[in-house]
Amino acid sequence: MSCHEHVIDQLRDAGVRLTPQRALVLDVVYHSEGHLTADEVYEQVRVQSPYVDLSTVYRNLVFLRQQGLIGELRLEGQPARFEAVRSGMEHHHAVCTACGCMVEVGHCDLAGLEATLLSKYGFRLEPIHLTLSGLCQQCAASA
Amino acid sequence: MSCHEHVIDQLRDAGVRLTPQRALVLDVVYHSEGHLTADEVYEQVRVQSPYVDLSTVYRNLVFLRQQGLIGELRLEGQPARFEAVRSGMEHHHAVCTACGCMVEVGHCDLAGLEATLLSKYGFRLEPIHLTLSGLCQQCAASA
DNA sequence: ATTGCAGATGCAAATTTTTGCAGAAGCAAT
DNA sequence: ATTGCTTCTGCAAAAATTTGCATCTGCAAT
Ligand SMILES: [Mn+2]
Ligand SMILES: [Mn+2]
Ligand SMILES: [Zn+2]
Ligand SMILES: [Zn+2]
Repeated sequence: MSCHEHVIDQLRDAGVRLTPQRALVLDVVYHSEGHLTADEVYEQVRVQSPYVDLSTVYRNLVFLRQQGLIGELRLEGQPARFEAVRSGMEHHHAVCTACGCMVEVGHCDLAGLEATLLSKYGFRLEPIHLTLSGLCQQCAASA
Repeated sequence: MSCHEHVIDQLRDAGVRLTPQRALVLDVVYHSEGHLTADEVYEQVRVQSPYVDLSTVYRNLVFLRQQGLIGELRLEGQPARFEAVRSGMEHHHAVCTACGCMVEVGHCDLAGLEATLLSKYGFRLEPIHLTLSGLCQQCAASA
């Protein structure tokens, strides 16, 4: 629980309790490169703290997502996956429905949509992770 | 199973089998106004055909979503919901994280995003239902 | 009308995710 | 350091969703 102080500060500022379990879940997600399932997070957590329960991991993943600290990917036909939301690197994922490959899409690419939602519906889009579906360049070409 | 011939034609054109169970699931979703959970679809289906299994309903909901005939809403903290995709009325849902209210967002509002994805990443966005998160006008005002 | 077969179904079981609740623990105020 | 309030945790159970498999069926070709 040494790194990611800025993230932990963000939690404290939100008036939120920082339990060891919560810190561990955060730490596991932030120390991993990729996109972890709840179960993978759970296994990593248990290496350090074997009595943490899977439901606690789930609850904290939901919680941290609501706080905007982690993003959740919902890929077709597989369990949800989670990843760190690193300031300045916010992105969404566009998944090819043909080959399953994934393109990372900058949150800035949604600026236009954000503006449209605000002006047309008064709705303020939050930078919550989206999983988009479509065809990647190669699959579109070979079709 | 009398109406929605155009939808059924769309299935036939896709070279897909039209089983009574599939037709029923389609019918239930298309005859309902709103946004049904899998279980609600199941109950409606069973009124007409009591031996249809819940897993068949799930499989057909997934299937029909993949065919683009129904949309799936994933609202925070509740089971997935499904609705008809009516030609010319394609829309997404923007859900307020504060009050839970829902704004329907035309698919056309994503035209800009669609263009950006194509030019920047070569990715062809499919008109698959999205659930967006943010603040509605009232909640944003009172904050 | 019969046949063949890819794909769909029902059922049971597994997997994934959520929830209720009693006790535990963070943390702000003494 | 102690207290009190509130939120969080572990555990057990439920609910939601997916899967394996033997059998069945839509439907295209004969
Ligand atoms: Mn990513
Ligand atoms: Mn709708
Ligand atoms: Zn592809
Ligand atoms: Zn609202």
